[in-house]
Amino acid sequence: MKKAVTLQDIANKLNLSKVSISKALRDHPDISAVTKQLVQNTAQSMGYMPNIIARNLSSKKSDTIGLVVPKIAHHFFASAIEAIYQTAYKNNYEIIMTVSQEDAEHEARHIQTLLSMHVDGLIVSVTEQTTDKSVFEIVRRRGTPLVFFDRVIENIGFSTVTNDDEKGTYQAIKKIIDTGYTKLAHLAGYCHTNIGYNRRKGFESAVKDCKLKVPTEWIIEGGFGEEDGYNGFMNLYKRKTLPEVIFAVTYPVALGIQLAAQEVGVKIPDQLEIISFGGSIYNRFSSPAITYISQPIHELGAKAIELIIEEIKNPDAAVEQHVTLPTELIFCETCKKR
Amino acid sequence: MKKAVTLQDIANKLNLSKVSISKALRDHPDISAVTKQLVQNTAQSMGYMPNIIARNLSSKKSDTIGLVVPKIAHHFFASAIEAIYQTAYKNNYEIIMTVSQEDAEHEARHIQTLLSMHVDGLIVSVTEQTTDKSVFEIVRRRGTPLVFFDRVIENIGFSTVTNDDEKGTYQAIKKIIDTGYTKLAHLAGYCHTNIGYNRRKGFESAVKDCKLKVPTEWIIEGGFGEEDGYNGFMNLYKRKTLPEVIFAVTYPVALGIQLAAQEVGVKIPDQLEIISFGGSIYNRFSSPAITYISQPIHELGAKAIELIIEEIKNPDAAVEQHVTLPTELIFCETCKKR
DNA sequence: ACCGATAACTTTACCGGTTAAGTAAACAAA
DNA sequence: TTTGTTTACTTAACCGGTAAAGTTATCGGT
Repeated sequence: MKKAVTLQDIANKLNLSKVSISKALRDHPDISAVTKQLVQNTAQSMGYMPNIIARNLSSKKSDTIGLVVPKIAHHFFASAIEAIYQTAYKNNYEIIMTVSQEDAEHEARHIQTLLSMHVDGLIVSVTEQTTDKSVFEIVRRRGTPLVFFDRVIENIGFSTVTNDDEKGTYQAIKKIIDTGYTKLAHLAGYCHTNIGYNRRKGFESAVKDCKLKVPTEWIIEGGFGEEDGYNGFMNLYKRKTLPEVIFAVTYPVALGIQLAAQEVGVKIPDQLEIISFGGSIYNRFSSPAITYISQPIHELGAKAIELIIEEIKNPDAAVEQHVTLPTELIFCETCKKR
Repeated sequence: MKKAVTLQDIANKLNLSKVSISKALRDHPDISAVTKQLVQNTAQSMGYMPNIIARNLSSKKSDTIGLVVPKIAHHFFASAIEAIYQTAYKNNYEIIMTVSQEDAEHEARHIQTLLSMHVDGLIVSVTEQTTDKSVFEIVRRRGTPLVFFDRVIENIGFSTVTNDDEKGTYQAIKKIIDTGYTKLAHLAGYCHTNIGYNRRKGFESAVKDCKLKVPTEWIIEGGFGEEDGYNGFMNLYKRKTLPEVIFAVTYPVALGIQLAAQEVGVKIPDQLEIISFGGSIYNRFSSPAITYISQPIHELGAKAIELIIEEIKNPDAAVEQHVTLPTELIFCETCKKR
């Protein structure tokens, strides 16, 4: 690693003080137009690049936002992350992303690292097993703004950006029931998480408001992944009577159901219908394409960044905000009664 | 942002110098066991967190690797990024990822920013339009190690990690021809990029070695996305005679073909077969599932990190390395003659 | 002709660490 | 008893910037 050109190097060359160089480059009014021009030219020609590390240290801000997500290689997160990066870029913020891999300890460690790196703010989507809130206490004491996004922890005083999971589910399920289905099941993910809890709640209220009954063994908890969908279906299948429709808490869960159904020879959508919360760009190539509740992923990501920037710029005035974005039911090849 | 606990704070409390604190926390032999214990305990209880920014500035290393990718929300990159993060985490490196969005100017800017942040090394997968090599010259002068990954620039003295695009394609196409197909076309992406060039080359040599002829208008350049597949197919379609098989340079291109074919009523796999370089986790849900050349995505990512770490730790001894990883042909529902 | 303001710099101090170069006391060897 | 080593710290210097507080020379006003 060769030594880089510093302010001092430029100063020496021009017989100025390094502070003048610094000011000239930042277009500070103290410096005359001629000098500014001179400095900027020589800086350019000497290949000067500011040392951001040093700048951050002395200015006590980093123009950097820490991002913590549970995983990347899934449509929802990949898209959300992309939106976050795009919006951050537009606002001249750098993102330092870390991946917790659904491991609460990793998550805690990552958050501490990001604090140590003095990020200006944090955006976090928690793991499916996060229960210990102490890291967030540290964040609070530090005074670093934090916004939860999609997977949130409620009631600990941080802003949140989520889908309107409950209402979105409620309306979708209601519509499904209105088209004539009466026997519904739900693979519900983990209900100790906000997304699991709220989607289930929406499902249950819709069912109840439509005067239907869902046997308790038709609401199955589990995870949010494909294997959980697979296991969940098998669990239902061995009970002999199948529901008409299964509502999957996530798209991967829906795929797992599809896989399992195929394996045991249950025809979708003829013998069983699926509806899922969340889709995928590949869904239209899937056979059958699954009817799903579409999430405003891009807006979720963008909103999270906007909120955090707001809180960074206005650290005191900032009040806890809870943004929920509306979802939309997209009819595809499943739920063909429509 | 409250002021954080610093070494000096601990020093004051214990009537020691801040250097002693620093040493104690780093387990430096200068400090007695008793003092170390004392310091570590008080640091803990005061909630001390090292200021990584300050540490990086003085120690002139950051344990951080800069990553530049063209996009995230695509199966290949999402998976590769995940692998990179995992491997980095295992090796105690932090990743700062930036997304160029297939824009060469963004890419250049990102690389400069990362240099300014004094990352210890860079991993880059270039955009499909990168032609200006001057940023990489800057990287070179800076002496920062860099490894290209998947999308590379050859012959400018940096290490690369890629699929064995040419050989992988060659072998796959040969196998396809051996099963009895004779009329092949190729949607080739951009051949000024290494992946486009090498895949096309593999395709052409296989065809030639099998004594087949491919009309020049059946090798179509374009991009690597779904819309390019769509357009490419339409281009072929309007010529009246269709090939038996189209080899798509990427999976999204294959999907685009599928979409277009569906639109004009060409049945896949009955009237037309598709084979693609690269697949997707969703492929098996697709109908038909596309026969594809599977890439060792995880290994690619992991290898890139390993290489860069090697070069970081051994800045002088480091020789340019070119790692290519083998691919594998996976037969699915297309290419049913098999 | 004198005073205060302004323009254009410079000097000093600081951010929070690390590294290198002291220093005093204790202990061992000659 | 003197000298040489260790042990366990401390002081000084530095990393490359930024912010605050000087310092001159010039200029307009009275």
